[in-house]
Amino acid sequence: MAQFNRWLERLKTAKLFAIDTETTSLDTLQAKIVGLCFAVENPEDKNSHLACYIPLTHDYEDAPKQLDLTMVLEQLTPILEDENILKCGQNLKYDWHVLQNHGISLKGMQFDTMLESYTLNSVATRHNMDDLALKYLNHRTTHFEEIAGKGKKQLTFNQIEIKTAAPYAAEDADITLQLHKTLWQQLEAEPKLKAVFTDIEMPLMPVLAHMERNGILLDTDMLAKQSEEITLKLAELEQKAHLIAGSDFNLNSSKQLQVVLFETLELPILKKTPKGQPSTAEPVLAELAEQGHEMPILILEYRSLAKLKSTYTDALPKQIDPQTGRVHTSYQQAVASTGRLSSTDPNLQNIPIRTAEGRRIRQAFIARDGYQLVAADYSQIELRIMAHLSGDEGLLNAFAQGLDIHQATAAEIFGIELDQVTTEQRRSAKAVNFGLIYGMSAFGLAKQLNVSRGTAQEYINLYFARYPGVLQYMENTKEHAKEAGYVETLKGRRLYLPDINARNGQLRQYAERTAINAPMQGTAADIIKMAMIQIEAWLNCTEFDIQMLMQVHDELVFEVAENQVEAVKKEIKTIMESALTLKVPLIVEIGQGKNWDEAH
DNA sequence: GGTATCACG
DNA sequence: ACGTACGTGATACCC
Repeated sequence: MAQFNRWLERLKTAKLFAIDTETTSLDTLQAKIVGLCFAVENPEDKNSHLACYIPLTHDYEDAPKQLDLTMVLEQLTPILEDENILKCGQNLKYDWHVLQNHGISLKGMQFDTMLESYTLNSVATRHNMDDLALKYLNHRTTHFEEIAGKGKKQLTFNQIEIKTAAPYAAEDADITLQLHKTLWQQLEAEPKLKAVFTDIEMPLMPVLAHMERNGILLDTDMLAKQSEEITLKLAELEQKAHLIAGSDFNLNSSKQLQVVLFETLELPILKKTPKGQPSTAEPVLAELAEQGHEMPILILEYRSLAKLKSTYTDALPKQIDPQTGRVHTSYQQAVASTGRLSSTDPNLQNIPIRTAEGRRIRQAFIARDGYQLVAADYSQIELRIMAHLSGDEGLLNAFAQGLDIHQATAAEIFGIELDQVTTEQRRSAKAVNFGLIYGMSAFGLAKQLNVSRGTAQEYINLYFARYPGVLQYMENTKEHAKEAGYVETLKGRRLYLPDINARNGQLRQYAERTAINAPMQGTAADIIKMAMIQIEAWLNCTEFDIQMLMQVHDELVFEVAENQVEAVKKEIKTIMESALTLKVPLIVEIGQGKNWDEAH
């Protein structure tokens, strides 16, 4: 107790302290505190740290009596909720959730070592503490598995003896503080990266935490019905396929399918997988189907239905939190090299939309009673960014006039008037526009459009002749990448390209395409992240009954009280469109409905 | 645990 | 001559 009081004083007066929560589980909404650890700079020696572990709810047999959790949290709450007492941590979003589970709103989250590492080098694959300690401090930490075991027999933290847990936990807090010092020094040497960290990544973290906690409601009856229907259709398709093959086989196994297609039925092998196996991927089966073979048609339909069932209609209901009745995704903020977010458990960023069957799954994402879903998405954001970054006059004009950009591109490429553009020409122009964003090759465009490579090259040449600024920009970007070894977004987010000068042509070309794509994809990520931060600030001071639920790269989804939808839409649109001022207008399309499909 | 496939922007 | 459009995550096999 005396020690705890001493630490209370230390934390109250510290300029900055590291915090780490030890918990019963890793589930953000269920995890409860087992112990708390803190680290501060040693006031008597700036080069060393003081770290402590406060065991609270270890409950193995013969565990010693520990300080009372409620009392400890009560004493700590004013410190944890004081935004002027700064905290650092490793993946603070997790600690925020854990404390939230105990009714505490952690504030003053100033530095997250995971995000510091990600901002410094987004290409590095892992930003977990053990790897960071090794990389930046040349220190090998004790891994959780070493004290808890692994696999089925792994202990949860409450089952670990305090004498083992304490040094492990204290090390974590100490290392976090050390890491922060090192990483922050590196960020301070790079003002633009420091701004990305301070102005975007750190303020975004609590926004994501709130969205995760909000979750979204699913219509489980609807999904169950869809599953049943799909099951029936799958059985029919399977029966037909077995009949044609003359034997029973597993339609889910690409290996067994290879045998049936290319040995039993002797269909031509059109493509091989990287491992040299005959490919049965979608484009191959589509081509075989076009040649008039029946089996590939069956397989394609079977696969698309099996995907919907296993990944969505069956899997999503299992992810519903029993306490809240909603699904709570986890947003990964330090994964995608371009600066985008990713979503896991479940991934809510790849819910079907492109087919009618798939859209039925979106219809099961619903608003609760008395509320509507509002979906707001940026229109053509990456092409607008390309117009801005390249400064190409033609492209800037097209956006300034509010033209349908694919139609305008078609008119330019084919040298005709806007109203003369056919559906087919617009489709080709759209593919060219997408290709530009991806660092297109004539081969890739040809494949996409199903035209000859020569024709594809012709489109590309025509495009660059009409939009010379874009060609210039692409050349400049590659040039810059080769000299600097990285490219950056409009906000200065950096993406390193170690292979940009590689002797291996394949690696180099891959890096060149990334050099083209990353500034556009990454700037779009910057923009929506800034919009999210501003929307959150507005939400925190508005009386409107609204929650932000999801982010899907260029789209935000909200749940809004029915009678406030119109007012709220106007505000969201304004904030999103003015998140960043470009040389072209940013346009947000916004809709509402009882479900996510309707809201589009 | 790697490979193939397919869902999204 | 070669391999070829950017970024993700989940699921099913199969070793």
